[in-house]
Amino acid sequence: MSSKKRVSHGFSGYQFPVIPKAPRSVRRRHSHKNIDNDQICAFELLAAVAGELLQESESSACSNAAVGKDELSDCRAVIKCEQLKEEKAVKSECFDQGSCVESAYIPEPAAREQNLKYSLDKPNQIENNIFHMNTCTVLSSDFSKKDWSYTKLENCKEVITDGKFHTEVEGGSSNLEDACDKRIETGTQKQLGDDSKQTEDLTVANSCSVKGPIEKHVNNNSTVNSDSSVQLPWYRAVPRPSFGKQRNNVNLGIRDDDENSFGSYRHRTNIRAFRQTSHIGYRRMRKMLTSRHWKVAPQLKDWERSCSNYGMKSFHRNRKRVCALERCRLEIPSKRRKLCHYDQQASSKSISNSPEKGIKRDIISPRGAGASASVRNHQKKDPNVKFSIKSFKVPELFIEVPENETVGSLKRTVMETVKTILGSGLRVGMVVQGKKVRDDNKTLKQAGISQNGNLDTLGFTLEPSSYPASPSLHSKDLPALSPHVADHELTRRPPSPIMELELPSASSDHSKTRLGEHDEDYHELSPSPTNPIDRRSDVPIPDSRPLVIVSPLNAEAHAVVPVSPKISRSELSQRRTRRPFSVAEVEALVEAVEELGTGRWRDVKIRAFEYADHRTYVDVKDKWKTLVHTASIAPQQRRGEPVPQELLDRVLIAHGYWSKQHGKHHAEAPKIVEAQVQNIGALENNNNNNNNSVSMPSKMAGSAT
DNA sequence: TTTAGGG
DNA sequence: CCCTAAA
Repeated sequence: MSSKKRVSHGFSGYQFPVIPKAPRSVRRRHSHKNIDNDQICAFELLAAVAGELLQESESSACSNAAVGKDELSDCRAVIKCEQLKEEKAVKSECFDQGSCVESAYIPEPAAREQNLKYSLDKPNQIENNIFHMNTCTVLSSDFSKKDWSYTKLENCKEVITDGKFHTEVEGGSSNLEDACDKRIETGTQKQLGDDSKQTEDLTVANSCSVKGPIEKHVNNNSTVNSDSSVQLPWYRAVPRPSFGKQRNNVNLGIRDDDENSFGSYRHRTNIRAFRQTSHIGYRRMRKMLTSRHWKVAPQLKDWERSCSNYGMKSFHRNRKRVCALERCRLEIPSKRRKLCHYDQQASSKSISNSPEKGIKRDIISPRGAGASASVRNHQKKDPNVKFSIKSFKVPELFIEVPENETVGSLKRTVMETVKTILGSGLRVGMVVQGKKVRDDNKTLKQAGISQNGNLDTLGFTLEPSSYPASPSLHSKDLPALSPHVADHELTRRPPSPIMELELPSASSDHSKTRLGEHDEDYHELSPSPTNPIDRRSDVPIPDSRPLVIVSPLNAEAHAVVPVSPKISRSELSQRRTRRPFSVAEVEALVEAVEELGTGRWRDVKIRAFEYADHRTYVDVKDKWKTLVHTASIAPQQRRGEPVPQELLDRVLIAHGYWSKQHGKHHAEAPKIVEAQVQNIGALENNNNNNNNSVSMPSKMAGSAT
């Protein structure tokens, strides 16, 4: 432990701290904790999104069954209100292709309400949504926006729900076809009607939902139950809208097998699975990802990383937010905002309370979430605009699975897809009075957002992040409370800021194609992906740093959907996407190695790339290996992004030092260091060299690179 | 799981 | 980057 204390990120002189290796067990702790938590975040996020999707679909569908009753009640209220309000302003606007879905086919408010109630009473209905998935099992990736949007909802639900489920239950083995059949029998058939032929295509799903969402649901209610008796219990198990309770309750009813759960799982899954199993599930998922079961794995990783940016601290925050999400729409009640520590109770309460407007006036301090204080002040003099975001539209999902795939695999696929999208990066879109606000540099006022202004017409959307961004710089929280860019946010970077902006160049184009114009907006915002640092300032960063995950997304994330495990297996052998280390990363690496030595790659990784989950210690080690090599060859022979000679020099020095000394003795270290440093002294650190070389600790502190 | 190296 | 033997 003590060894860990050594702190100092840059130092001009070369100093070798003497760092006894801490027992592995000890060392380990520090890294994983954060990750786990973060992971949880991610999961929660997913859950949240799932919830949201659910809601969306429900609302859109007009009635679908409730998710969990609890959830529903909360969510519904919110949605209801939201829709009413938003419908006007934003509705026709269609935030983005995927996002607008809701408004597109949302029945009129009144009807909706009715439906909601109805659905609440009859949880069974849920089946429908699920069903679609089943029937439509197959993929769709290229519909018109419109179509897609419909489908999307369906997919999302499925994904989330089942995906979660998958996490917990693992391995459904029933065949999709079977499942589909079941559903059909149950009553979905109707909906399918003429379209049923198309079963293979997602489009079908679309048509179904579009044509008769309401009808469908209504009809199915009674029928649905038949196929899984299990479902009911489950719902009942979840009596009250408090999250805490839910959790417990949820556990009760979850014994179904995949087949049965298909429909009902949704709720359960989304409420419970994520939450409860998040830790466990996370690992599992991660593993899966790692093993490249999914094409999207890389993205996911990004996501993970982004999530972990702020470590524990943020975790709580995120978690709370997640709760909100889970409730369906990312709704962030004012109360929650005010409190840095939202507790579950609080969140649930607030949620249920805050359904009035799509956007409720709330607190938004320039600095975002953290500002309980500012909130208060605001009322007096601060020209802050307060509002809460009640919900977000979620980006669409593309699912592609072979017909013969098992239900379980489909579920997994969906899950992965959701995760991918979430993880790949979501960004916040903002709409004011039906117009997208693209200029992040505008003041709220300029954008027409003021306390007295159009808060009611202010909408936020979660959109796939198609442009590369530096995860480490972004807040991991989801919804951005504050629309404008907060440069302040930039200040809080993880300890070892290493930005990875890697993003397949093709991706941007790709995404553009896929996402359509909607991307344009953001291109404006994001300058050149080339320079991480510059970008930093350009990326819209939510002040509140709520749940937004803006991470490098390979457009592929959307386009590329997790394929069935089988397929992925074949791809298993596929290489990970190449992610050249940026200079910044190299620098971080060098720095870390200087301090930690070359025998502790795990620690080095953590130190230099803690938030870059796509960098493994093996990667780091390999990179060092190549760096050493690179440094030892003639500049002309070097390839790839040129690494500053200065860094290479440091590499050699550090390498030499650690390979000889092994970090055993302080005394020796100085010597070597000194000598070596002198060689490169010209580069920059001459002044410090002599002093530094000898005493590690003191130097470390003072040095700055 | 990490480390250490070869491929 | 991947793959693995060792630890």
